[in-house]
Amino acid sequence: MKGHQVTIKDIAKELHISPSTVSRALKDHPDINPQTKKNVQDLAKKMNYKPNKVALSLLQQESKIIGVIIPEIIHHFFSTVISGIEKVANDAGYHIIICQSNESYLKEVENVQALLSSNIDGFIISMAKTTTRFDHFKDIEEVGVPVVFFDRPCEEIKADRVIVEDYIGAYNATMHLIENKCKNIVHLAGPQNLAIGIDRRNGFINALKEKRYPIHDYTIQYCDSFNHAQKLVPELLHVHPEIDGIFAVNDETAAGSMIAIKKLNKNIPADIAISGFTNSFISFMTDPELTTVDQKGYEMGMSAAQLLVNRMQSVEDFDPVTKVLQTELIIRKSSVR
Amino acid sequence: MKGHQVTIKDIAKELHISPSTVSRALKDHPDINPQTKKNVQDLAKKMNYKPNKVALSLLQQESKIIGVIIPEIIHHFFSTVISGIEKVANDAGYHIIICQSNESYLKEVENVQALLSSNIDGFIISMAKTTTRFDHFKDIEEVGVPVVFFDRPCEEIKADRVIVEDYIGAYNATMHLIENKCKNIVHLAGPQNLAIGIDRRNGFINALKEKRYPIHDYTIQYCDSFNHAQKLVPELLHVHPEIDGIFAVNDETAAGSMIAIKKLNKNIPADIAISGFTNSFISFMTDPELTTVDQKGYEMGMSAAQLLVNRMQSVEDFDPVTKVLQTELIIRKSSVR
DNA sequence: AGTGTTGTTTCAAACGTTTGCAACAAATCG
DNA sequence: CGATTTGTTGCAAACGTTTGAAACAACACT
Repeated sequence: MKGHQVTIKDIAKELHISPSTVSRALKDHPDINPQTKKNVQDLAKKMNYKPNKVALSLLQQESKIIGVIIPEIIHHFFSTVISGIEKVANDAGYHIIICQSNESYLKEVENVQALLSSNIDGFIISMAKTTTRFDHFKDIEEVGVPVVFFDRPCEEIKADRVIVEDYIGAYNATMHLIENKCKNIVHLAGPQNLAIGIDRRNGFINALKEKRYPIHDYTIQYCDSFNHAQKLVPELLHVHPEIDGIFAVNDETAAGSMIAIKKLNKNIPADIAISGFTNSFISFMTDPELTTVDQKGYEMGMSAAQLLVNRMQSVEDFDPVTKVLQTELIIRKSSVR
Repeated sequence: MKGHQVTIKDIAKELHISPSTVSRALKDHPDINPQTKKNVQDLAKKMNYKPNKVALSLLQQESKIIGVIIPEIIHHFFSTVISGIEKVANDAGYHIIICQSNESYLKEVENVQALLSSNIDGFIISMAKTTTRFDHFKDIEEVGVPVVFFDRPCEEIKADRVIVEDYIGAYNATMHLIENKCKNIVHLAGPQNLAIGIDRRNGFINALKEKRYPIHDYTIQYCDSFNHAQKLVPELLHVHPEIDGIFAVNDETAAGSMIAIKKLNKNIPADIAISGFTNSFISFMTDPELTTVDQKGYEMGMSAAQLLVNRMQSVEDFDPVTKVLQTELIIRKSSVR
């Protein structure tokens, strides 16, 4: 079925010279007779020769490929990050190979192993929600392939990372809701084994504490998806109609809440003010448009790739770097009253 | 910087046996002494040995990798397709490597070349909007690597493809608008060098013709992005306030239109009814929720991967297959009055 | 003793490429 | 004329793995 890629050997045979001469001729090596060079180069073009990257990778122990492992590509945030990674990686002569963990620990391990045995030059990783053991990352460390974590770093591994000011972002969003006269705000929080979950929750809580707002047993709800929010929010509002503000851990959850709230014929922002987190595409599709915290996906991708490129191209072993990006509160109509 | 992956040679040296014995021992070959086998397997586990896929790929001329080239990963439709591809590909023992063309012909060519020289076992491709020359696809054909096109096939290449009933989908959506008493519908159309652009446009036009609706010079507008729609729709409505229906080539464009229309204080669907195409995530984020044509992204990905796997695993050369998926009109509030 | 069988291991080639070194011819020098 | 230099090419090893064939020892059978 599969045909035959033209190789250096084919060219050599055709011209009755050795493969080494062909190789050198193609690289314009000064040792080669100009006429031979021309013959080789012409024939190579004519036969549509393409150097075999696999052979090169085996020989030179580098593949010019970066492995990217993310939870789910369908989330706009992650695809934005990938665009940022690709920009910087391509400019530096690298290609990327993207794997999804689908938020599954097992799939994440499998991906790491597969990439490790493919001579990948470096990793860019954002951990799955369900990952609580880290042997697979230790394996990477052991082999000595550089890793950069973004957004959801693994705390147990000494590696470069790019994160955003989650705490401050959450704090600012909460303060903004308070300034807009919310008296009873709940937080739809992310998983607490991830730093982003913890930090956003803490930013929220500390803003409330600073303003001496009471924290009830229902103030924190663990809910971080569109569907879950659609289900949970009506139940919550039924029991606690006094709620007048929601800070959601991400935009999907905020959007799910908005739809549920509008179905209850409550007005946003008049009855309930809402803020999300991420500033993804959907934050200006909703009606009213969603106040949110810009998570700088594209910059994050670029920074991660830049850190990795630096790491891959440097000889000595320098200490891990953590790059913290500033968030930005994007105020739209869902919270202003 | 980069350390050393454990190889078969390392194990061989350690146990004072030859690499071939190690190789066979690891594969449980019957020729090998059980004791030797155990020694090898134990040591391999202890040393955390992982077979080098690059060496295997070079030797066996197959990589178990599928190259996927899509226009833009940030579009929900494409990430949905990728999820479908990954599901089927992984189940069949393949990994995927994803490249974006960013709708650029040059980047598409570059991606094809890069993947071709990486011993990719097969391609899954959706063409860039700007691609009008097809030599790079011819190159793939020449080498004999199987290709499956999806959504935006290349008409010049004999290859498997998965598409949806674009014509019928567009026809049905238009009929639906007509049934909902639209008298003057415009179509925000996609590029006419892609079949999807042509087919959706034709489905729209033929529905109008069938109902003897007049087709004005402004009835077809070439506009297929969120931003462009936000800019174009107000201008259009200013000149032609009689417009009372919009059929957009995709959901992003429909969403952009909706936002623009609401800014003009017109009501959707009462003043203007709207249908999109794709049934992406955003179609139920908008307010009112968006009527659309389900483009079956996940199924499309699964079908494409399945066709490719069949092609890769079959020995003989059978004729290209075109799989046509049925669309489904999803009626939501943006069009019902 | 010679032949055959069985069990176990190693050798060598192959995949496509690069590269230090050796090889050889021709030209130049003293 | 012999020695050295210069220009050009080829050899062989290397990257990590697999695999047909060869090698070898131990043993059984005639």
